[in-house]
Amino acid sequence: MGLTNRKEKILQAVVDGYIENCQPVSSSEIKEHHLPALSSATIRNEMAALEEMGYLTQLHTSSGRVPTAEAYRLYVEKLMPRRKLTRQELKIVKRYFNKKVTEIDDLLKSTAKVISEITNLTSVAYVQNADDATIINIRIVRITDTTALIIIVTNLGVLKDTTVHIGSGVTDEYCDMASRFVTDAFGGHKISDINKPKAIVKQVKKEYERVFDTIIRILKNYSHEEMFSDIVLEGSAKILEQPEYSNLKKAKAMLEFLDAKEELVPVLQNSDDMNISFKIGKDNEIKDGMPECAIVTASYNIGGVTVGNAGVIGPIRMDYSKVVSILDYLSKTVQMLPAGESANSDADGEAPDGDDNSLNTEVDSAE
Amino acid sequence: MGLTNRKEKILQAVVDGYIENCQPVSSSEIKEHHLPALSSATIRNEMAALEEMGYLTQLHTSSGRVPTAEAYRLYVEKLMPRRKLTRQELKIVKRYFNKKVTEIDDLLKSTAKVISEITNLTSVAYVQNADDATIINIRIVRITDTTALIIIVTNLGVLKDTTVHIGSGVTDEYCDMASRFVTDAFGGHKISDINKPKAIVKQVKKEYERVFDTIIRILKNYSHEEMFSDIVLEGSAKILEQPEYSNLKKAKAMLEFLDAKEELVPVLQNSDDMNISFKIGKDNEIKDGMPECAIVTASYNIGGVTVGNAGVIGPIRMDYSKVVSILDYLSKTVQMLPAGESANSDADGEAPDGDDNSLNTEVDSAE
DNA sequence: TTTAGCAGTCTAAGGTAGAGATTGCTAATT
DNA sequence: AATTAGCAATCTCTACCTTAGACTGCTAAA
Repeated sequence: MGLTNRKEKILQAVVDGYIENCQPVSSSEIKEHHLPALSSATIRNEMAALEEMGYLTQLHTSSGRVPTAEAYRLYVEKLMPRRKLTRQELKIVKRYFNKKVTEIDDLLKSTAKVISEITNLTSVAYVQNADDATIINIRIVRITDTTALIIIVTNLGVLKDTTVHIGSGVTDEYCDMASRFVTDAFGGHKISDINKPKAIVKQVKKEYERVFDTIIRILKNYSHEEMFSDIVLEGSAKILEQPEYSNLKKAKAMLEFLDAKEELVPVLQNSDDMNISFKIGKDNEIKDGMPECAIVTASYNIGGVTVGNAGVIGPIRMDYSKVVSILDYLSKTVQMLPAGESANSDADGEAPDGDDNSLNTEVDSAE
Repeated sequence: MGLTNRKEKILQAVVDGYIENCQPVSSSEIKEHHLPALSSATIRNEMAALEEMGYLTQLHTSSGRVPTAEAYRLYVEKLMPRRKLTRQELKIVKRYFNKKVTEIDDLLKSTAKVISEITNLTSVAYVQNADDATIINIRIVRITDTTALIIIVTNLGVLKDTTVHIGSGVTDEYCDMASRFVTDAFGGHKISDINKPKAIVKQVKKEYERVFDTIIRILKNYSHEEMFSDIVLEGSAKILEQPEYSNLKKAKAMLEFLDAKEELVPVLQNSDDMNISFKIGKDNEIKDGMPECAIVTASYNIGGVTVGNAGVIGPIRMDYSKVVSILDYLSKTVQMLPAGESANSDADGEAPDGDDNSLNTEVDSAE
């Protein structure tokens, strides 16, 4: 039993109205603001039917109607008006992105900030775990008498490096040779391959056994832990602006949920290949006791590779239209940023003289 | 005009009582719980005098008394009971610190977590800026055809490394030579020396000019920006547990203040060489519109060098005694951690087999 | 100097009444 | 058959009032 066109219109009116005011929507309100051609009584009848169908509820017998989570799902899928960014919103985006942002971390941080500022919601961004990165190069660099740095270069950039203790007998030459050996062994493999036994089988020369084991351990760390590390939250205080969290208890539950950043990962993951994913209400009941909310995320690609996700967390009643427009726009903006190389860090994000960090002008000065 | 002993006792009783219940303290309460030898009328008279002196106030004529910020200042300085950690608290500390934490960042993160968990307050930790670090070694490592990593080793550890674009003509050998050259030029200097012109004057061979400039620029970045980057907040939701922020408006103001992490830096800085610093109420009105609160911080040293600060942010009415005891204890705990080397990162924080990342057992296996 | 006793002041909680909003139903209308 | 007007019923929200309870400050006695 499908929705008639008129029911859809009324449903959309209720959702729009509720999103705007966070007040139960009455039949007369709809008549005045959306459908003046109908009488309030007709609208009332239709609303009763929509309630029957599970799209609306009332808080008490003499209150207006409120959309259910089901209604929102239908709304984002079919009913929601598509809008473009306003000039002001574009201005905000520009303000954040005309600085050079070349490190993925910074990029996602900026993205989160923009999203939060424009939507007035709490935003969240996270860097995809490195599992899918392909190892290009591994370098072992002697640092002090007893320590060395392990640098792992992947197609997505340089991983956060790791200091290891080494015995005092190790020379620079040994490090160089070992570097070549492990690059040879691991190069071309994905980090996740580490967990597939025998994906990487090469003869390990005895003298490099320890290096080999060390690298394995480090890579395992990346594929396990690293995924939890880089979550950026922006504007968590904004959750309090939403009337649904004006109740202190609910506000606290929500903030605690946000505090435990690690637990956010599963809900942020974009299940499908969809560009934008909606998780509304019970869609994301990963943790029980998790406060009721909606999460809208987009995945971000650079040079064809997904580098991370970003989106918003807020009450089920949120301005989905606005959220989608900004997420969409940013996703495209990010995609157009210089690809590949930009995954590497370039701390000179705000070089006062506008020059790039260059050891040699041959390539860069042309820019 | 000094405080009589009896006045001090009464003041302490008021502060203790108020810290415990966040309720105005009445004369009869003090009589019952603290000073049964006196009559409530006497206590009333003394309290009136303490109010006259600026240590107490009442919310309305028929309420009990509440301590002023001045009273808290006196309290932490003179009146506060010193206590030790309970067995349970020690257990919590142990739980966080028996994992190996060797990177400064992780160390402060753990510290913040412990503090927040034990005090039930929002805690904050930040890594001292690297200005005072002395450069030991600089390494330039070619990574891809056009990028290199600059690794700067200081006595406090390896700085977050920086990727730079290089021209394609640069060889590994050139990098090695350049590394040696810049290490020679900058080694032994503090990072802050960069800003003192001519502190570092060596003949710069023409072929290394660009490298030299690049390093300078990177170091300048560290001394400017880095200080803002590493602020860790833990348990910001806990602020809502405090009755003084049960008012939504106040809660929001506080959370917004915490959200803008950068602005926290000035209030966190430990002005004196005091181990523990108290900023109570107006002591820390750096930003106007900043919500009323108290900040207690301790500075943490490793091997004689201050690596960062950590402490709590909460209502003026907080359990200073508990806070001080935990900050004090942690400060000592941290100090006893393996010095110097421990500043370096060792990602293997949870190695299941308990083994260390080692390239060579000569040194480490003895541990 | 301390204390008992008491009037005065203020808050917090509970209860009531009335205004206002919105619905569902019924009967009339298109 | 679908729509609409009209109206009683339901429920919330606010304002107001009252009362109980908690302290204090003051006065006069110990």
